[in-house]
Amino acid sequence: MSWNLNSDRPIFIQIVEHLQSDIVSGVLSPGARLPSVRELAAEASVNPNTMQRALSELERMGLMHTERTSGRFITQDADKIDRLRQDIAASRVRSFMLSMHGLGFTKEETLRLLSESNDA
Amino acid sequence: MSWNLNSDRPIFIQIVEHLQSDIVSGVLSPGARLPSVRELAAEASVNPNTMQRALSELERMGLMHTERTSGRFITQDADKIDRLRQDIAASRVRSFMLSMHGLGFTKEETLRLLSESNDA
DNA sequence: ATTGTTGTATTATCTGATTGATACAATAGT
DNA sequence: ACTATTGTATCAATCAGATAATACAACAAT
Repeated sequence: MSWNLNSDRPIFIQIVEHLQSDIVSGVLSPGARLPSVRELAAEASVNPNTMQRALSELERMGLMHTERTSGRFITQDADKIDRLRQDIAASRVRSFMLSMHGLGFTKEETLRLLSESNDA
Repeated sequence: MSWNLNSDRPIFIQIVEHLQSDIVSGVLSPGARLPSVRELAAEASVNPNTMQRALSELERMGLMHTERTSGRFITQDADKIDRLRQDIAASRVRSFMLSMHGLGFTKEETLRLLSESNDA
């Protein structure tokens, strides 16, 4: 994984988003075991406390759970994961549209810009 | 103006973006005089220092300039404004596409989601 | 010349995020 | 039983952003 964290926004939030993406996009499979807090922290070059905070947040959302000393595991609830995927997407689409509207672009203009854009 | 600032990201950055939007979308016309730092700060419910910082940033970008004691004025350089509008749009489109790609949405799927979305 | 409004600068303080260091608790594996 | 690895908790220190309270400088308007 490349974590690509910057200082624009709280690190732990960026980590939450990053892991959310990996989960809903299938990079992290349902039921998969995560590396330990310490490993993840080292990998992302952040303090273990920061990683822990992000993981707790994801756990609070029901996206993963802890098996006391065996480690952390992604939820197996595929529905929940897909619901989250749709929710995040919808929210990003909405905020993107609002933001473009704020720049004075109509929906049609925005669509055109997007269809002309290079593939990611 | 409704400023709609949240604590997710540094306030002064949100103010910069907000004013950028108002400039490129024409809410603030080229050559227009801005309210004073103090007024703007009161309007946005932030500390004058915070507003000042945002304004300095916009000035550094050449989007506005100071007339010592008469106030601040939006640039009259329409080309510069339009270039900025295109740049911001392109950058938002790109980061939106990347973000959707990260969720596992293809360009086509993203376009469909977008065309189905409610108008802003 | 005086006054009021403008932008600007300074200093201290507060808060939240992050780091760093460390300790403890639980249990799988041996 | 012992050991290593897991998650978790705690405390202090640091840093950036924001607030607060002033003070100063420049000049237009009167």
